Amino acid sequence: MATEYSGSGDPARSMALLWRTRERPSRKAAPELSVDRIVAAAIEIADADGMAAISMRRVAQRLGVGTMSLYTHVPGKAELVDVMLDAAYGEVAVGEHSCQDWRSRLEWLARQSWDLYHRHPWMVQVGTDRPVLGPNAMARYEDQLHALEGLGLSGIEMDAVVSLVEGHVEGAARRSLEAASTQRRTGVSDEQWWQARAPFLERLADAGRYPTASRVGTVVGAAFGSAHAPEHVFEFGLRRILDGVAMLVGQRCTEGDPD
Amino acid sequence: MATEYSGSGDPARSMALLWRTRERPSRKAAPELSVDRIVAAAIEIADADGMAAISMRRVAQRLGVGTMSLYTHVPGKAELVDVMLDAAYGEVAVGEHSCQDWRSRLEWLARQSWDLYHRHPWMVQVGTDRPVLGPNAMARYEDQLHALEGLGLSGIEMDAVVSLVEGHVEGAARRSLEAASTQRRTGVSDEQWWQARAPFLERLADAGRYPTASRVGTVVGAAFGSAHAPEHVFEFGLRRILDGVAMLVGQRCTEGDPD
DNA sequence: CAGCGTACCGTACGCTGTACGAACCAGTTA
DNA sequence: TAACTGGTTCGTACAGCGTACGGTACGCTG
Repeated sequence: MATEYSGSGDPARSMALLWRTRERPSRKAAPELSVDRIVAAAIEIADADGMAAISMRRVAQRLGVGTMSLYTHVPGKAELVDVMLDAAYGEVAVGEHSCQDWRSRLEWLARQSWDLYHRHPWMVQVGTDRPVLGPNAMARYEDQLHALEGLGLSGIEMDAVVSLVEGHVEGAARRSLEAASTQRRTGVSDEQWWQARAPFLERLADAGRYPTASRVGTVVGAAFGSAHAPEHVFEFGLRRILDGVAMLVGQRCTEGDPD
Repeated sequence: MATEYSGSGDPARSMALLWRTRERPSRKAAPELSVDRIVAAAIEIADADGMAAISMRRVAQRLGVGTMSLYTHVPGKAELVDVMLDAAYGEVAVGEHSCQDWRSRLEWLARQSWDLYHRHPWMVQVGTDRPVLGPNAMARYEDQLHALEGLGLSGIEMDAVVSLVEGHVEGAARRSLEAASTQRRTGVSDEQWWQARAPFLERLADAGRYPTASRVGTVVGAAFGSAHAPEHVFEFGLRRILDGVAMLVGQRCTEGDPD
């Protein structure tokens, strides 16, 4: 029922945590708890039961450890979520796309994110207050920018394109995952859910208030029966976006070379 | 610290709430509480202090009423959030764009949403489990589809374009608002925040791990000083997307006329 | 051995959403 | 008039949350 925010708290502490630059590696030989173990446990819980299931008590329980022990290694829940995110970003391979054209590179990266979000649905449920700026998130950003180099785009344009594509992936993934998760959680299929609402909608649609929506809604609803529709919506949007970027790149190529 | 989900709970009850189709108009002449009064109070709180500040106790307090009285009119917090969203969507004017070309219409709608999200920043903090399907949300959807009619796009394509544009607006608005809100909340400007992290980043960038990112990051960071950068990112992405959609529309226009 | 810093954790506080049942009260029926 | 009905209001209570605080146990350094 509740998602977490990220990015509040002392910046230095937060960065030290993300980059694992703790001053001393501990006196004790083997401190049985560690940031990595905590994060791993939290991710397991989130993978299984969603972001709403993440609580300090629950994470501690899974580790067989007192709740407050977590606070020795992690300043608080918000920071834990930050590290969870960065750890997840660390799963995607980096620098594996250098030998193709920019469009294939961007597509590859977008599909990588799409897959990542589907592997860890909780990632699109966090409302970040700030970009996470951990090592893996930065490596990915670096990778994304790298895919756009040599096209004559300015730095600002490169950043804007990356965030445009990444934003699309996140949005499409969110819709895709929401449909799937609610279906699982409530045991109600998309079709059934829609049918349950249909009486209301039809009564109002008959009154002619939403002619286009009811026509399109019916078509889309029918198409959603065929399981993979969200993926098609993702691919469709990606194609449109890359077409638009291609137009910009074409423009820039015939110009001089800024920045 | 916590966002709410929406769309859980009995469908019929939920729809009845959104559409205000209560069976009996009450025995008592003037029941001092009502869904509208509750929603209005909740929106006031969310506008002022963000989604995290919304709690049943707080809403009740603002209305000078016992906490549990709310539950007479609203099944629970999730449903309240649904109605808040639909009420907010009701703020945007509908059907005011019919006399222009499709591109201007989509731009107008996108900017309308952009403004709406900036008027009610909490809207982009809700993780909806399902589309809200209230009267105002549907009217808006109808409006958006209507803007795309007569271009030869299929129903599925129209839906995909709408969700592509709307997804971009939401994502861009989220980034814009996050920057602004954290700035306000922590009293730390974007520049200052970046500077606080700079020592860490520079140490790592000097090691040459993120050459592109640090170059671009510097440029973007500098540009963010000029206040309205998020708006430019929004406009940039919108232009690219509409360029891409235009290519599709061009294709379809030279073809036959599918549904 | 003493001293100290760290890891661990039990308890407690103030917050959350909401289930339950009591109290009240207007209008309907006997 | 009296009893009943069904809707509104709300006090209390419970389970769960994040985490501040203080205490304990232990290994390393002096």
